[in-house]
Amino acid sequence: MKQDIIDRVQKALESLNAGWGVTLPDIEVEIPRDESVGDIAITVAMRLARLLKKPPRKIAEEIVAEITGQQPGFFENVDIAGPGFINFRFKQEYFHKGLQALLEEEHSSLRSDIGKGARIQVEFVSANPTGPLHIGHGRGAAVGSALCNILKAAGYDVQKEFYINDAGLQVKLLGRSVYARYQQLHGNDVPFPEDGYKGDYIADIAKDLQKNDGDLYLKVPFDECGEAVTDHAYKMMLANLESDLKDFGVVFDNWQSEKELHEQGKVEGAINALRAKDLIYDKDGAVWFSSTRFEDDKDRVVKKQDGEYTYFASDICYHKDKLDRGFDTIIDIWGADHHGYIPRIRSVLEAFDLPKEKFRVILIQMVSLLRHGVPVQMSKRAGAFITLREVIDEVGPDITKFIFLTRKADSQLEFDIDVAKEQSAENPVFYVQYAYARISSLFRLAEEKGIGIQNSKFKIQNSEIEGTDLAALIEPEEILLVKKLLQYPMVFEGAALACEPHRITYYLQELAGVFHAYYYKHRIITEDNRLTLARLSLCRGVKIVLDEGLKILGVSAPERM
RNA sequence: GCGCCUGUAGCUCAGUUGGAUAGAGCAACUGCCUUCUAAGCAGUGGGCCAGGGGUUCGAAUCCCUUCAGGCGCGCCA
Repeated sequence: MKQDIIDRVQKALESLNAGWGVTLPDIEVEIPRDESVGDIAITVAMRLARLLKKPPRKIAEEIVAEITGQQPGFFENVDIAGPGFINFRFKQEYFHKGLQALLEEEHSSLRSDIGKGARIQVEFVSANPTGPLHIGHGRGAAVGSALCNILKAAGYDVQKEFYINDAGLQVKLLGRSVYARYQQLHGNDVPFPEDGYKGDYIADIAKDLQKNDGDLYLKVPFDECGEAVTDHAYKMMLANLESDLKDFGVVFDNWQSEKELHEQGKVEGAINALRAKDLIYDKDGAVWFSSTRFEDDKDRVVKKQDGEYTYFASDICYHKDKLDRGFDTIIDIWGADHHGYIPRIRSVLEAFDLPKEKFRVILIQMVSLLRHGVPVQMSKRAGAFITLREVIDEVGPDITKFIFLTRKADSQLEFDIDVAKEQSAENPVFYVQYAYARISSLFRLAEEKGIGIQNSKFKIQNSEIEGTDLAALIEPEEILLVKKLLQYPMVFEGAALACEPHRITYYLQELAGVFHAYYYKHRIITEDNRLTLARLSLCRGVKIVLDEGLKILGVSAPERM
């Protein structure tokens, strides 16, 4: 729909520009808020006003005159409104053809190739393997996963990656905590580490360790067995993260270990690569990266006085490694509390010659978890928190994801478990799923009645629609519904370019709304076979788009409810 | 103190990258099931877009400033 307008207008502008001789602005297409003014609108006349030093309405008149002369005309009318909007209204045949194309090409017509196969890597969740996932991770997982689905559908070659922080002190502390609990299991009252992890899961790991290795570490000090204990602990934790994510419907293509980068000597290699660019220097017994040469406000230590690499050093390496693996665009999805980290990573990538616009950070704002309107305090170390697992079990993955995907990532959100549950019956996610289930139900009924099978090639479960006359769709609600379907590619493309999955969520609610209204007002299965087939075809179109959108969000599309 | 994010209906949030009379869901109130799924439909009320300046044909959106909330500002990870 958008492309048709742009093609037309572009052609008109080019021919008019023979007389104007200006550099033409981009043609911005928008859907008017008010349905009654037109199907689609452009603002180019107002943008041209300054360039041409002419009143926008006058320019609009010239453009309209040029367009209405074109053949074949698929506009019912084209008019000028307000300060210089040009509003287009399509003929019904245009919508019939659009629906036809959707039914023939199905999902492929809903995807795009703006990515042109570019390799893009999205890193998200990347929770420390020192405790179970909490609700904030869940938000990151939902957004990251949906974004990847969008980008894939937009023609990018996407890799989903989880970065495992398995090299630092935090993991060691996990090991210490497990070690202490393990000793306590055997009746040794050893002191628990000062800042150790206190959650019940630590005891579970200790029990598992006991089951596996018996009393092997009982008389061994942590300094000697720490590696084995820690290894066992974090691997178990990792398996736990992976299974929670899987049950949430989020699966990664690759899990990158930080420890491995160290072991392969890549961290050192990355620092040396920077040194070769003269971006590394020694000062006060430490090694520094000159990040102020780029966007950072101070230089950063990469190797401490004690000779250990900093976490930042592994991150330099990690991001270089992403480039070495051949990704041309890198998206990092982080918790918003890491935003101060952006300038230094940006500096790293610039140092390795990645153009600015090829690196993007999406910040996921905090989720404050409530129960009955009362905030639930979250502290991983203290072991007092509600896990993602508990939320999934209590509220359900579909509702949880939908709530996350109905907000833009960088605004804080309140997640009240009880409200989410109480509202379940009224939850917007059901509104969308219900539309899908209703259509499925119609198809079952149509199939029972054998509709279409004798008289045409229409079949319910696929879209072989030969013999179906879509011109039978003439009700305003039907045209509105088709129009809504044809808007999907615009919304989708916008979501892909802006990296904003929530746009799809809103669109689906609107589409479901238009469908429900239509369904209520008009009977789909009637005595009139020609009309019935056309309406079932329309429903089929709605089903395809709902299916596509829900798949992108990672929300299920139930055949029955 | 400095930096980033946020402030839109009673509540939770959108607002198409600067467009037309600012929207949705929930909550409240009215109606609609003998008809393909009422997890639905139709309607009513509800707003100083935090406040104040500016930029222009046009601002919830961009700039400055004040206020309020959140988060950062390690040779931690």
